[in-house]
Amino acid sequence: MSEVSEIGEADWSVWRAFQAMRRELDRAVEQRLHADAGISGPDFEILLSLFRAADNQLRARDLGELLGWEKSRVSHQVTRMVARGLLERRECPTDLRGTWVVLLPEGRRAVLRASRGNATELRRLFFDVLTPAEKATLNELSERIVDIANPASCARADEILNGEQEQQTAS
Amino acid sequence: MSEVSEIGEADWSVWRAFQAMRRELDRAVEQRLHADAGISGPDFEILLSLFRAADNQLRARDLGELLGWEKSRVSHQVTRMVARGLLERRECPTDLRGTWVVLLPEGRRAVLRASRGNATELRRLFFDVLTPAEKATLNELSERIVDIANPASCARADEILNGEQEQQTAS
DNA sequence: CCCGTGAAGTTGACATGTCACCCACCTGGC
DNA sequence: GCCAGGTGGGTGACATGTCAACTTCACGGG
Repeated sequence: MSEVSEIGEADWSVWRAFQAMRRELDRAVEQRLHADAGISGPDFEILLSLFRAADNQLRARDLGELLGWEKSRVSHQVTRMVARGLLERRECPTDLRGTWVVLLPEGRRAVLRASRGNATELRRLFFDVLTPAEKATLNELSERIVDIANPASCARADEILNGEQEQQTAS
Repeated sequence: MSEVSEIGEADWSVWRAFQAMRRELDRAVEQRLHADAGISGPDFEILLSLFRAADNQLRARDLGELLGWEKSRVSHQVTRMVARGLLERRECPTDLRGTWVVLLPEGRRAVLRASRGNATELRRLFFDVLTPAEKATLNELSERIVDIANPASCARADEILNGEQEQQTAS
């Protein structure tokens, strides 16, 4: 056996199982989204973020931070979705550099069509399959890894979802 | 709170943490691979599979099954890597439809340059961060999910890695 | 007021991944 | 032998993601 590193076979086995799980999970979820609503995983992430946001709209910057995406990815994805009539771009009056991304009725219908099947699939493959203890373990372990990999990414999501629409709705 | 489904907030929180973990983990590992050896994650997966295979070569079909990739993805990726001098395609004498994918010296150097940093990064972000109990939990849970998502994908990897080179090395 | 720095977004080029389709070849039944 | 259906693999069009510029604007210090 040609050894490449000092990582044991048992550890590699865990890693391979983890990778396979991610792959199959994504595949199944994406297929379901496409079958139910004709949208992709990234489409759904954007739509759901906007659906849950105050006034169904978010600054592009906040969308990116919420999803952990780079700004150019957000821009490309939004452009494609605007072309399909799911979203709309709107100028930001308080910061002329900014852009609001707004959910359109067509986009709202797509989220609603996709959500039930998506939830079903997630329950079938994830939530119903894990014990509460396993979920707790996974949650804790995930947060630990994120802290190490990217110490800067913590604790911004809440304020984005709750506090920032005052920039335009507060008179 | 506009509820989209019957999945509880605690469960969603686990899901988000899990997603963020995957994202940051991939980002860190890919950056390291690129810095150390100028290759991408998919590049490394191919190279490592070949490096560990008998005679440093695999049938395209087996490569795909080993990695869980579609055949066209394998073909595109191999084409790009052949163009960079990392791999070579060779005809299969026993099945004229088949193709062997062979690791070239340049590819071997790339794996070796990438492996140490990759292992370091995986240990820093994964193996050293998880307790043995957590690894066991993650392993078991992953296998369970894979079984549900794709019941057909089990128990082929071993024979690919160990048994199939007789097609050409056995006289 | 004006300048330098940095933030917000967009764009184009390019790498990656998927899908539908194609072709060559193998294999089993007749 | 021959044909039907399946397998192995490649290709081109397109969707997705990343990187490096570039533009516009905000903001703080002289």
